[in-house]
Amino acid sequence: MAVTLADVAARAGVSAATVSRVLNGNYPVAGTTRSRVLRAVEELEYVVNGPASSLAAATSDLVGVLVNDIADPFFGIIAGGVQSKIAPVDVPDARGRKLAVVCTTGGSPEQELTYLTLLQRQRAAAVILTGGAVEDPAHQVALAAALRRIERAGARVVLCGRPPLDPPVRTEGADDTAPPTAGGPGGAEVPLPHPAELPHPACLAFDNRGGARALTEHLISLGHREIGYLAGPAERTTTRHRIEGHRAALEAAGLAEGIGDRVVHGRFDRDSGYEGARELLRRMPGLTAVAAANDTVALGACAALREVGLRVPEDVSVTGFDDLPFAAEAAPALTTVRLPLHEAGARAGLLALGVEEPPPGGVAVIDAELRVRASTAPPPSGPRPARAG
Amino acid sequence: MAVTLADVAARAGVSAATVSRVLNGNYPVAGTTRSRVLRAVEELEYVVNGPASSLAAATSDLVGVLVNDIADPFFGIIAGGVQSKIAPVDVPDARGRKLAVVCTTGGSPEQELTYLTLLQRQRAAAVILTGGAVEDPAHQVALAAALRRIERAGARVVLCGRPPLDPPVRTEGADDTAPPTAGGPGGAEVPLPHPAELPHPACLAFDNRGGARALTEHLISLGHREIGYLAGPAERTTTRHRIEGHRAALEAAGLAEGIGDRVVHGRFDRDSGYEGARELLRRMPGLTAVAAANDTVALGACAALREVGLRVPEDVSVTGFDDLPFAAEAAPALTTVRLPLHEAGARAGLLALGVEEPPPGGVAVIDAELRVRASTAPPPSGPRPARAG
DNA sequence: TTGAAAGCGTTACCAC
DNA sequence: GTGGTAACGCTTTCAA
Repeated sequence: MAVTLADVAARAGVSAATVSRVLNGNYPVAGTTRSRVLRAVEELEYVVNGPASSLAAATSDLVGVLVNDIADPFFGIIAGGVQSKIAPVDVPDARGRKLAVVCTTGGSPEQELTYLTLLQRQRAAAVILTGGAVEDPAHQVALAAALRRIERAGARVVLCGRPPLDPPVRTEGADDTAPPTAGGPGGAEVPLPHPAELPHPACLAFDNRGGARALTEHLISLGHREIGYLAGPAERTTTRHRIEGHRAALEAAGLAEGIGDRVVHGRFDRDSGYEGARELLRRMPGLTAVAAANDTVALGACAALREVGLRVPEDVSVTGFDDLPFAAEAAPALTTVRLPLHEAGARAGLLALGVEEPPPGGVAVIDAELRVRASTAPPPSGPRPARAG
Repeated sequence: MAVTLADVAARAGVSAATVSRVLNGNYPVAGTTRSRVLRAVEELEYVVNGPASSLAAATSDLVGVLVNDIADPFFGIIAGGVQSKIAPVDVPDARGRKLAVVCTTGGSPEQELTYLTLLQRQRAAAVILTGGAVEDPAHQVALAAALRRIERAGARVVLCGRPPLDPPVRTEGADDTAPPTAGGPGGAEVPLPHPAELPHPACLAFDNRGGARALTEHLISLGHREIGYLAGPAERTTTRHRIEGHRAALEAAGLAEGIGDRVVHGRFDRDSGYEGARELLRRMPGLTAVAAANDTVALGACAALREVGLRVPEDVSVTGFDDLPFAAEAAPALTTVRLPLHEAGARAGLLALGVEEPPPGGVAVIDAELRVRASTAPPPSGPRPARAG
């Protein structure tokens, strides 16, 4: 079998308790004893049994990171930011380093809940939930419950790039004192927790509304009037908030009429951008600008535009969200809202460690910064030039 | 305290052993007992204590995945492939699902070793090492030792997108029977393990040589003669193998003379590509094509070329490695070698689970498939057009 | 098919 | 400062 604490203790001529103290550095130990123990550790190539210490100490070195898709740089960058804090490279040995358990949910509520249970089972020290949330009320209730359980189990919970937990929705006419309920799909009634029962995870939210508004205002300020919007999946907060910002900009400019026809829903990927742009071209003969739900979608849109012989941004201006490092190359003229993904992840890591205090009120809104990558052109005068395709 | 097995057992009116058997499904349990236990689990919201079961069972549900940088889609895609197999979404409950511990080493040998120790400490069920290896002999020895330890501790080891462990280097004139040694930096002698002592991890290697060769042959077949190469960091296997393939193609065409001046080393990132391309432009007045160590580097090169007024691929053809989804948008004419990153990751996941048998001989070479994204142009006749910059 | 009980390797409390 | 020793919660033999 593997070398144990007792083996090390025997070799060093001390008790197991002493070895534990040396290794954890929590208690004072005499210098000479200490070095004797460390030598024994070296000689025996002793490696602590993590599960055993987690069992005894009732906590682990694991931090769960829930992401939609780890292959998407949006989440990869956040995960990298988290790791930079929970496992800093400059610490001498492995002491105090936490490990990141990355969980790909694919945006599925069920997977999200499953992973939360698995992380609770591991007695994870913290759980970080990233990216937009699904807006299904039943799931929000289930999620709140799961987070409450995992918090009670001693884990810190951090939301990163994700809005705060919704306050419970009250059904109209509900008794003020009874726990409110929400109509689930098919009319099933779902009990909602009282606000006081909601967990209060630290939350780092992105300013999706403000960013989307800035993006569209920028297009309007250039003179664009026929602006299409490529939105994400309908049931996600990220999607809704970005659309709201987009609409607010249009409304302020008196351009919101008929906006429904100029918004196309899809997924957060390139293919969606491609298909969506083709759909917009079909619907909008006068299209001069496209705002996309994120950079990846914007890239797909660029491809569709190029394919029919339109140029970006001379014929159609394209804007995106996220500021992924690749988007800059893909469309040099892309106007982008920059989300500080790495820094948000890093801060989430500090919150997960308990090193940084939660923001006042529990929620910090992280500004989305408008970055104009290159000159974006004003709309061409007259109707869109007829091209091949 | 939290709910324990004993609580569930009490509630269900059975023994702890029975509850354990129901939960693990390893032993036959009477149907009625079984449902009684499951009901108790539900009612008490019981969640298994992972560390406790890991301690008792001497294994955990953790799979370590070592990557250079999780923010790089190259590694993100591989990690996604791993997860698709170790935590398939279609299993009913959480049974048998493993968690991926993603460790960002930043390419540092020390970090690599540190993480291996941390994963051994967690009693990880498996460890997957991804991406090119550092070629420092001392580190190879240390790595081999660490892998041997972790294998002895019961973990499976899988190399993914990474060459097999080097056989020990023999110093010239070394005694045939004594353990060979290698001269470390500064002349320090590092003991090398005998071949028999080397661990034999399952290995999924990429055909970096073949891919790079195909890439350069493609450029040559188009008529290019002045081909620059943007290489990765000097001390990595990936870099060396890709350069070897590049050189082989040049030699076969009689173009290898003076190749040293046409290879620029850098990192595997965009900035390196940008700087490297500028350096190539300086050194090679007749440059008509650039082969890059990977897609990200190629993107940087495109930016540098555009900046001085050159067009891709009309003035300079650019090729890349990896086939990242973004590269297609960034340089529509980029010629790329496709590495099946997701599939390699998935297969690594199966090997990590022990579900799939290691390839015969331990090593499977995964073909790098040349994919020409769009027509790449032949070299312009005459010297490079003089442009701004 | 089920139960009792002996570990698994640490931690942390209590003495000394 | 150090040692002894109960937990910690589960798995797994061994009996029944």
